[in-house]
Amino acid sequence: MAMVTSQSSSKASRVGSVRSFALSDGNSFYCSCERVFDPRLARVPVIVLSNNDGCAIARTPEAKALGIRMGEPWFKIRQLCRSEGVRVYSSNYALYGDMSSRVNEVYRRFSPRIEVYSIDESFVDLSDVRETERAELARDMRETVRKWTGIPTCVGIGPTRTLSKLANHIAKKHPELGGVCDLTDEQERAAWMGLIPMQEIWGVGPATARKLEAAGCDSVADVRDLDPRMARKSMTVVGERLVYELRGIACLDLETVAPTRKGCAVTRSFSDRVEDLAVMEQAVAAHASRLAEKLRAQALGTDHVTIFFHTSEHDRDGPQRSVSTVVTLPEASNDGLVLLKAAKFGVRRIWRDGYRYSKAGIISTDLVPLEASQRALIGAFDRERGGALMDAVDACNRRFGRGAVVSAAAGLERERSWSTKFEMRSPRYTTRLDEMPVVAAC
DNA sequence: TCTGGGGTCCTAGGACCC
DNA sequence: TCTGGGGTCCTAGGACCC
Repeated sequence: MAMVTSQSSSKASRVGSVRSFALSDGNSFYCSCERVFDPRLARVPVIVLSNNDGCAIARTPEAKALGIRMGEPWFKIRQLCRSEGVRVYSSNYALYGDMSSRVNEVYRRFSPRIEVYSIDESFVDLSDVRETERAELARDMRETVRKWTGIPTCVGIGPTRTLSKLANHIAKKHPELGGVCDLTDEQERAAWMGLIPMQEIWGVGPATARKLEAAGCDSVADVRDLDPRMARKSMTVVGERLVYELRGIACLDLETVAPTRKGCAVTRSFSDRVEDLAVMEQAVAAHASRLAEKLRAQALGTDHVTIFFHTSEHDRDGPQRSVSTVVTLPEASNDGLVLLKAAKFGVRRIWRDGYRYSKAGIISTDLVPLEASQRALIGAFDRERGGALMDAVDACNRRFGRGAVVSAAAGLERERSWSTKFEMRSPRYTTRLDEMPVVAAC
C-alpha cells in the first residue's frame, strides 16, 4: 500500500495492518457537565455561552429543538431563551476540563492506546479487540462513563479515523442505535455512505465542499469513489488521504503521546471597547502573564511574541484598524514579568489614539523546551531568580486559585474595566474547595 | 550566441477543527 | 449596546546557499 503522507513518517508503523478506531464524544458536552451537578437541568433546554458571553457554543437537544443554532450571538437569542425558559450558562472551563480528564480516565480502562483529541472527544484504539466484540465493548464503555462521571456519550467505530468520525455522526443522529454505531462491516458501511451528504465528512469545510460539488459529489460514497490522484490535484494531499480513509485504508494513526505544543496564544474580546492606552497596556499585560503561565506549565519558552489588537467589523460607523508587532527577546523565556514587559513595549509601539478597539492578544509560535534553549551572550535573563519567583507565584495560584498573585501591571480584578464577562458561570464544583457542592443527608 | 540545478528555510495565507 | 478562543496542517513563493 502506498503511504499517503506529505512527509515520510515512521509513526504510522501500524498503518497497513487491519485497524479499528472508536471515536467517543460527550453529548452536548458543556451542557452535560452542568447537568451533572444540577439535576433540575435534566430534560430542559440548556445552553453554554462562549467566552465573554458572546454566543452559544453548546446546546442540549431541547435547545436545538427551539432553533438555537451553533455560534448564534447571545443578544439575538436572549429574548427567546427568556420566554422559553432556557437555562443559560457562561463557560466554566475549570469544570469542563476536569470532567474531561475524568472521562478519559474511564476510556483508558478499555484500551491502553487512546488519543485525547479535544476536550470532549477521544479516539480509542480497538485494533486488538475481536471484530464481533467491539460494539459490545463500546456499549460497556459508554455505560461506565455514564455511571462514573454522569456524562452521556456516543461512540463510532470504523477501520480509519475518518470512518470512526462518520460512525460517531451516525450514532448521534440515530438514537435508535443506542449511542453506538459500528461501521466495520463493509456492506453496512456502504449503505450508510450513500445516505450521508459529503458535507458531514470530517475535514470537509465550505471550501472543500464547493470543490467536491463541482466534481459531482453529493454523498460520502461519491467522495469515496473519486480517483485519489484527481483528489490530490484539486485538494492536495489532504484530499487524497480523505479518499483512502473513506475506502477503509488508514492514513492517519493515533497520536497517543501528545506532541510538544508548537504555538500558544491568549486573546480576548473586551467587554467594553478600549480607547485608552493605559487600559490596553493593562489588558495585554494580563494576557502576557497568562501566556507565561501556560508556557511554564509545559516547561516551554519563547523568544518572540506577537502583540495585536483591532477594532470590530461590527462597528460599521467607526474607523477600522488592525495592527500587530513582533517583540523579540534576547533569549527564550517563560517569565511572566519578562513577557509582560515585552507586551507593554509592543502595545506602545503600535498604539494609536482615536479608535475603539474590540480585541487584543498575544501570540507565540515556535515554542522551545526552555531547558534546551540557546542562552543569550548579551542580555540573558536571570533565570534562577526569575524562575524561583515564578515557581512561588504558580504555587500560590495553584493553592489559592488563579489570580491570587498577579503583577500589579496586569491590574487587579476590580480595576479591570476591559475584562471578559462570565455573568452566568456555575460554580467550579470539582476544582475549588470553596465552590464544592454541598449535600445534606438525613 | 550565451546566464544551472538543486537544496533548505522561512513566512504568509488558506483551510479546517473543536 | 451585544457577534469566542485556540489550535493544526498544507502549500506557494521568496531568500539564500553551494
